[in-house]
Amino acid sequence: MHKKPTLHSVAKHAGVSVATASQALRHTGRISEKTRKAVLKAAEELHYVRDSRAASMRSGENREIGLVIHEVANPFNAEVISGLSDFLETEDYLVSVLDSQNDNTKEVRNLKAFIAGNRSGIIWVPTAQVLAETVNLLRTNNVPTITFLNSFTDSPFDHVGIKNAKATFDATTHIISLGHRNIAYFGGTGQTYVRKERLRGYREAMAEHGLGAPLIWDCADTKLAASEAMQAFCEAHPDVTAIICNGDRVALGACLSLARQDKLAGRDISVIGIDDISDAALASPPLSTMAVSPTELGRQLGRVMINRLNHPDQQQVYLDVTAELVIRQTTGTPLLP
Amino acid sequence: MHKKPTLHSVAKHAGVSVATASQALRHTGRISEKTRKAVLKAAEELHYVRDSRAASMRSGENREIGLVIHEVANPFNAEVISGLSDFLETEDYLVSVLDSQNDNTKEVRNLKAFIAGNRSGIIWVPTAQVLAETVNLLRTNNVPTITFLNSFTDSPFDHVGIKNAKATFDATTHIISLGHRNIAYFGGTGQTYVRKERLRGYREAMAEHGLGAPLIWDCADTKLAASEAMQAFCEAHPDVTAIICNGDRVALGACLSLARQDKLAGRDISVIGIDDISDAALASPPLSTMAVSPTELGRQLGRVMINRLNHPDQQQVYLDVTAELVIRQTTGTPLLP
DNA sequence: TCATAATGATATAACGATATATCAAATGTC
DNA sequence: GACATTTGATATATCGTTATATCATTATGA
Repeated sequence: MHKKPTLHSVAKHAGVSVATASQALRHTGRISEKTRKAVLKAAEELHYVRDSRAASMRSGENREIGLVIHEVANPFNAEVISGLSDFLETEDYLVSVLDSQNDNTKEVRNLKAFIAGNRSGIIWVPTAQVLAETVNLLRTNNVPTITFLNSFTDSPFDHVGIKNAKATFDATTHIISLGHRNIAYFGGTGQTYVRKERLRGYREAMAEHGLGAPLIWDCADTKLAASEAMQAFCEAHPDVTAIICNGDRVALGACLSLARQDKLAGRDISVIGIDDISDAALASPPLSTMAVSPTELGRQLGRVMINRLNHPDQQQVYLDVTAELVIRQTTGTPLLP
Repeated sequence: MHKKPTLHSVAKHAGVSVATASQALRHTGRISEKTRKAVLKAAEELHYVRDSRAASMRSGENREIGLVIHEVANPFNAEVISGLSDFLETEDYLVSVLDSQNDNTKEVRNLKAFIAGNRSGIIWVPTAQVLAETVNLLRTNNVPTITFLNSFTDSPFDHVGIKNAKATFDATTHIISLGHRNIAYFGGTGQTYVRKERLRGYREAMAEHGLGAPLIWDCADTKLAASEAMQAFCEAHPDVTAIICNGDRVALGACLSLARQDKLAGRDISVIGIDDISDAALASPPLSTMAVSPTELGRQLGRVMINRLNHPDQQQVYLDVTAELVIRQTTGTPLLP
């Protein structure tokens, strides 16, 4: 097995110098059509692929964006990735993804890997606790960074996310307008930036209508965990007639549990999610939710990144997308007692 | 804004030479504990992160594995990624993912990007048509490559996948043993390696029991597409009492459509999938399927890769994992006419 | 005591590309 | 025809590391 072709081998094969080969392959500089063709042919014949490490080291450009995400398995995230890479492809950037699997150690490791690989920019979904250390790491290494979904206090980075407080505020207001009074917030754990905001929106809507004593029930953000938690929740709070969920997966899990208890979401208990993942519309009954287009979100993310790369000194960007109320069949008027 | 720290700046800050700094950071060579500490401290203070491009170029090692996948949004794939990166992390390798989104052009572009970045190895889920050109590209560039799930005739690469023919054979046999005679294959399009194998298993089981004229109904491998196609299918073939599905997503989509027609999967029509994605057990009714643990599959993938990296000259590995029959509630005896 | 070995730090040459300067040959101008 | 300019190709330095050779020291042994 022989060695992988380099610019040197291509140049030799084409009978020109390395410098000429380099220029010919990049369609730049003053190379005659004849030798350019010869070099291209040689490169093709040898199956030459430019070593991007060497190229980017010398030129300082590498057109690669790194995405550090907490969970690729989340279908919403997966769709964001699609939108993002689609958009950035049109700008001739490549998106590579590292999955932190909700692990803080891996998260930092992944950020470091992208810094080490000298990505043009990093998109980062920070998990709960962000250390000042990590922020310094990114800043001193001078990588344009955008936080996505989550953020943290005094973040110096650009941000793209969802208007979380508004989403739950609108969701809660909708539920209240249907006549519900006993409304709980269901799902999520801990005090992440996103969840804090969502809880705030829920609380504010409740307060605005004089509905005190907000009720918050924790559970992990998966369908399975939610379906189990919902069982316990129903036993503990039989008087609650509607739940605002921390996301669609949780909402769908809750609906599942309701079905098992021979209750119908939308009649016995109203359920509303956030995200509008593709399963939301397909569920039975179809889930009411606060819709955000993940593909569109991905595109926005790309747009903000390109903008930052082209204008490094531009002031901090903070872009939050509005979630739209989508009424399907899991929200309805409360049953009379 | 100042420039990113390099080994040079670290060395200067610690008052040693670049060579010393390099050795100190790698805990190699003969460096006194005193200067080593000094270098480490300097590196920490400057938030130095080693440039992996330069390091890997010089040393020839980079401990990064690239995964080219057709669709990260597929939950099964997402779980495989988890298993894979978990395993490879223990071996101190990093897994970066590029999503081809079922697009052949992107697929080749992604492979090239990994070759360009000089990954230690590439794991590749080939889509339908694999060009000889692409194979040559990988071979001449000398990258250890493993195909995953899909493969192609005369592939020179290691492979990890599922015993597809056996899976559908077993599924079909199970359905037949329940008393079904009129059994269709539902879902998928085109002649990918995987689908061909699955169809083969189905056909063989049918033939073995003298049940001729196999019926195959195409549809895209998504829940939505399957639910729509199932509607049409039921109208066209009211006599079919069971379907072998091309995957769980298709199966769940089909069940959805049945529910809408007020039919019950497992009673009116039996449905069986392949994969056992996490939604399969949670669906109502819970889906019978041929289970493969995606996490375990990811681990196997990692194991084969490590093996190949450690033994470059070892002969080709071909590892197919067996899918296990999981009987839930969507398979049952056929209704008597 | 002097040669020999071990220790710790450094100088230097790569890795594979690109940017820049340079140079020879061909072309143009008066 | 002499000189300036354009054109096309090349030589060289460089990006940030690491591998290897080298070179001072200090320690060891007969």
